[in-house]
Amino acid sequence: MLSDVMEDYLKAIYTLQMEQGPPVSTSDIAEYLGKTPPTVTSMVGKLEERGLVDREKYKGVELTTEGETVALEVLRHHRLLEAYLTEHLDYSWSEVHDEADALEHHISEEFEKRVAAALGEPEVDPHGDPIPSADLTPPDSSGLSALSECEVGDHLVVARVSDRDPAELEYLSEAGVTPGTTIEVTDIAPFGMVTVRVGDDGREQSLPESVARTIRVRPPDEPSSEEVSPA
Amino acid sequence: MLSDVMEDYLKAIYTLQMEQGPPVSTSDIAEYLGKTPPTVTSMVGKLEERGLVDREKYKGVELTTEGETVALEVLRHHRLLEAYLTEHLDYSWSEVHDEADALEHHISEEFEKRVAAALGEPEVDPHGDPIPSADLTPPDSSGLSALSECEVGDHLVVARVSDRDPAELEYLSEAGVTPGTTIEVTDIAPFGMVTVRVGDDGREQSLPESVARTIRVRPPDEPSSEEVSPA
DNA sequence: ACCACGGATTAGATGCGTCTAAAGTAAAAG
DNA sequence: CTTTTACTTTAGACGCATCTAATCCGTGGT
Repeated sequence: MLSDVMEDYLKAIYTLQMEQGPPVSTSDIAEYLGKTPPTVTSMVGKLEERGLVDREKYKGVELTTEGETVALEVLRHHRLLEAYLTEHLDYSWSEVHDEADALEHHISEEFEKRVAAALGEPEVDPHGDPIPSADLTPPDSSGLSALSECEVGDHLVVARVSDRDPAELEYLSEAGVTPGTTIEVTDIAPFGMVTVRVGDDGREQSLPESVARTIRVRPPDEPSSEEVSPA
Repeated sequence: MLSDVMEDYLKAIYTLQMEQGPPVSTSDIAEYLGKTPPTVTSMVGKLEERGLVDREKYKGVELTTEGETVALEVLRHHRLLEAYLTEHLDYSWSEVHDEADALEHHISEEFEKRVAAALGEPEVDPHGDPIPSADLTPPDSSGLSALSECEVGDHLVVARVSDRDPAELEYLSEAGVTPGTTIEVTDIAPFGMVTVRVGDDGREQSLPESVARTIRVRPPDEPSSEEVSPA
């Protein structure tokens, strides 16, 4: 029996591990969750007692296999909910995150199953984030790079965007930068600003480095298995 | 900012007030929620401080207008969820209660609005319980009587059944006793057992008094405004 | 090597929701 | 009118998640 809060910590640690690799620092977790560092230290201690994380004092923390499984379960709930709200309840791309955060801890396995079925067992959510499979094996998101690492002239397909900031999502949606869209990098300013030509209508759009860093892209074409359609 | 737990207490008090009228006793609340009486006393004190209930020590408790509004909001969530799960996620009649209990505290106003829209602003849930309207005015369920109070020969339409016990619901569903069904009382045993002829197929079904007491019925026909269809 | 500084941990407190055990009260029964 | 009984409340404790204030590493600069 894990509390909602513990699930949130595990999800946070998982996400931070994906972004920066383990070990994850106390203050990064605190920052991510909006808690103070002592609070995190105390919570991490409890997670360690339960065998959900490995920890080295003053160093950092890393999920155990068991902890990762819990994180993936929560993430599966979260992303299925995002997909369901978008597809069946007419939510827009940028509205779903908070609702999914609130609900993810409270749905039953039965609910999870029925939502997944209603959606046709999807593999990505509306932001392009992979939905962990029902058996909770870690999804593989290799083959993607950050838009901020690309070069002028690159032709790319948007694969994932961060779902954390609704305002940013609103902006990207407006700009047409959505999972599945093809873009071309037309300019990179010295301070990291990336300019891209978007999709078919040839619009140009400049994105600050902070945003470009959160956008994952893949090479275009080479007939791949799944295709993502924008909201 | 009310906690989930406080919402549960208000919902419980509302329900008990509907069943037995105010005031509601500490031990009834404790029984209903599966808590100990001291726990209830303590919680009721906090609700009183916030102006959600009126209380007379050693007597009992009653919702204020404000407390009733909160209870109706939670009940609206609960019953909309029950209806949605039944209609759109293929849940059966008897499965929805626990899921709705878990989710009712965590959905946003936006979610409530969209679910209500997806259902076409329904007025009753699958068990026949009235769904409070969006403006949270108390629903009126006069004109209904308990099946246990009826007499041999009465022709009746099932209006509501209790949603609390899945096993009982399973049994009633099996028996064909669902909201909207027409029944005729054919026998009443001295210890309260009621026998009814159900619907068109003329099956006879005996119901213990404890069950008959939770079934609400109304007179048939007289062309009424809304009609309820069984799950 | 030393020391200073940034980040991490311990110490100690708070509010919530819960419990058990003990004390109190009200109403029915004698 | 007194006593019993059933129910309610007070007292005191606990675990969780959180905070602030104080202390404690460990590492990079001199």
